[in-house]
Amino acid sequence: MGVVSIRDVATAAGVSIGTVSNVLNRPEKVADATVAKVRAAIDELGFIRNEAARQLRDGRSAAIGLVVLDVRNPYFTDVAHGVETAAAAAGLSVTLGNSDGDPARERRYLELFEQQRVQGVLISPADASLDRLRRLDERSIPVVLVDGVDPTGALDAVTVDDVAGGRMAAEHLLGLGRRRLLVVAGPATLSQVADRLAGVRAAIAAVPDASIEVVHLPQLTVTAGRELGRSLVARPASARPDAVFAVNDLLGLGVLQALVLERGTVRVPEDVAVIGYDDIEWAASAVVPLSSVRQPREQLGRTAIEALLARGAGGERAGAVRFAPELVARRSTTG
Amino acid sequence: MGVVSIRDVATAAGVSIGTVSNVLNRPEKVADATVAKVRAAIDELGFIRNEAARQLRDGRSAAIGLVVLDVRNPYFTDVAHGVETAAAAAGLSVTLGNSDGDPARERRYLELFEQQRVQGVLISPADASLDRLRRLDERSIPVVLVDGVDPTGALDAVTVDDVAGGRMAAEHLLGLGRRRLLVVAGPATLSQVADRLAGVRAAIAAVPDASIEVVHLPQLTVTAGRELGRSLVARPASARPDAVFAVNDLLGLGVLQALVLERGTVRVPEDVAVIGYDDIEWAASAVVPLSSVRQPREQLGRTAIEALLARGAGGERAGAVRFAPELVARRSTTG
DNA sequence: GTGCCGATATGAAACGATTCAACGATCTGC
DNA sequence: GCAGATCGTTGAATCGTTTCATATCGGCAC
Repeated sequence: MGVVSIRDVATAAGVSIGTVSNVLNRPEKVADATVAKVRAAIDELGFIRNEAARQLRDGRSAAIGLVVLDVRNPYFTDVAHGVETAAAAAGLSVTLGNSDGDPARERRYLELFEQQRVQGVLISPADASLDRLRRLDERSIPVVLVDGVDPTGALDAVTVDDVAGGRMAAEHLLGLGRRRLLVVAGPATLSQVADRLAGVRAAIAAVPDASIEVVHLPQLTVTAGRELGRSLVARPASARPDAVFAVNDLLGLGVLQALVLERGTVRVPEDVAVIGYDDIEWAASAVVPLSSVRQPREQLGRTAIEALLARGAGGERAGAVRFAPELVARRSTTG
Repeated sequence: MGVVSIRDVATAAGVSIGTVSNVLNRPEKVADATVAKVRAAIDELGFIRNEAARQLRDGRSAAIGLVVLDVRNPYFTDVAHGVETAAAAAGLSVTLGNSDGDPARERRYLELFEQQRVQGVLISPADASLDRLRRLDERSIPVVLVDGVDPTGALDAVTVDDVAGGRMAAEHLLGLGRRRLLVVAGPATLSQVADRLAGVRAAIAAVPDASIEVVHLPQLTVTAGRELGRSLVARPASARPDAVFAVNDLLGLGVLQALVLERGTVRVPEDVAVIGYDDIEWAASAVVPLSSVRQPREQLGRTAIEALLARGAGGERAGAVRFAPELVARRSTTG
């Protein structure tokens, strides 16, 4: 007993293949008795539609692709959750790809999705060059950037204002009297990183005696943050910043952890204030609750799907939708 | 310019369809000059293989399905990471489904995967009845349970010894002199929950004056744990347990957070010791570092894929592979 | 009895790739 | 100059579904 096809069902029910297909897709066009016969045959044989054949026929799949920078970052799983929920409501399934920030992996997923003829791609780009994405979009696979903008405006984008977010974080620190800022950043090629940094610089520029130091880490992870934190502890006190802005919470929590673990050496926030970005669930429950800049994550995912569907349905281009971030002050800065 | 097919490439390159296919799949069988011509045509036209057609032809896709109980739980993203890495090495892609512990959602994913003719399914079952999975397995879609066992032995399973893990956690608490244990559990239908609980009961039974209270929460999340923690704080001190075992770290961290936030009322671990399960990355960096029972997550994922591939390749059934958990003691129990 | 209608059911074409038997061209050795 | 081997290419069949033009049938009006 190999795999059961629609043909086997037709034979068993004593009808034609076309009728079985009608029962599957337009049962109202088929006589009740026939529907019943066919349904019985389907159950008995355990027939399961072959999705590949169906796709081949109508040219595209019922799925959309989502490529995130890091599945282990709660920020992205929250966005993914929003995406999945909205997609399911539209009868679409979501294939999740994890680029780990690697343009090569990103490219593999894009190829895979294109081969699968997905109905659209949602992506937080790891590759600063958006050429490949623009080409995909032109080849009639709508692309929506999630948390990232296309300077040329060719691609739809759903973002949170990262420049404003960076500025808010910096102004918060400066407002608390901090003057020697350290920005713990990720790869400069990520637009989020570049924008948040630009926001910080703008805020700093407005305060004459404020200074800034920037470190670019290759990875936006807790481990990377912890290592950097350790190096801060190792510095003589006079060479330490009095405030740290981490471009995401993973880094921020890592830094925090390292600072606090060396008990007594560095106090948070007395000696060094720390603020992160994203306001993931863990920020609130850290050793010292971490201040952060909150993004409307699930909404981002939902809106991205809406933009995609709008494109598919007829072309209205959403353009660049931008949400506002929100500062959440906690003990790691306010004490 | 609609979508480019292999036929267009053949025409453009002045060869037959079969030859283009050969260039794609067995270039060594084709004359160098022809390969070059075809490749040029492919690039020029921007041809992308239609995966649906390929699949239809050879009967199955190059993907495997993975259904987890909760994508937002770092435990599962770590397992998923292991799975994805191992699958990629075998040239397979992974479609990730999130059941959120809901049997209905689980069922939808299984149907989807079956329609897609995946090469196999890896699953942490939400539905205690494994019938559907056994049927799937019989219909020649190999199923491997990840962190769950099939009592009938019909399904392959890769697990960590949950009974032993539960016992380790309880013995650790008892060894520290605690006697009134509260077990914060999840749905009793989850085998992991049931097994860990069984381990606890076994340990308790060996200590005459030890008592145990069990609470089953509907969700294994931080939020659920926090709520329960709050209710503990509200109890009169005499009615509080002196130790809490949470069946996963999400719950444990939630409980911890609630206890610690009400400063002064309940001290951890002096008044109440807390231990979790899984040893996710966040356990170590909690307000009070959380003791936990560690599972080899990535290895679990890798081993599951190996079992799947072995089945696919020829039938050697892996049976039930079982790893040993490991106790990680931190301040939340040892002070 | 003829013609027509609506309601159902049918059968063939199409989707795009893969595979394999068969074919033609070129070469080898005698 | 020919049998036989080698190499590269071709064309047709095939996978399972959907769709649509066409066929069938019973009933109804005249």
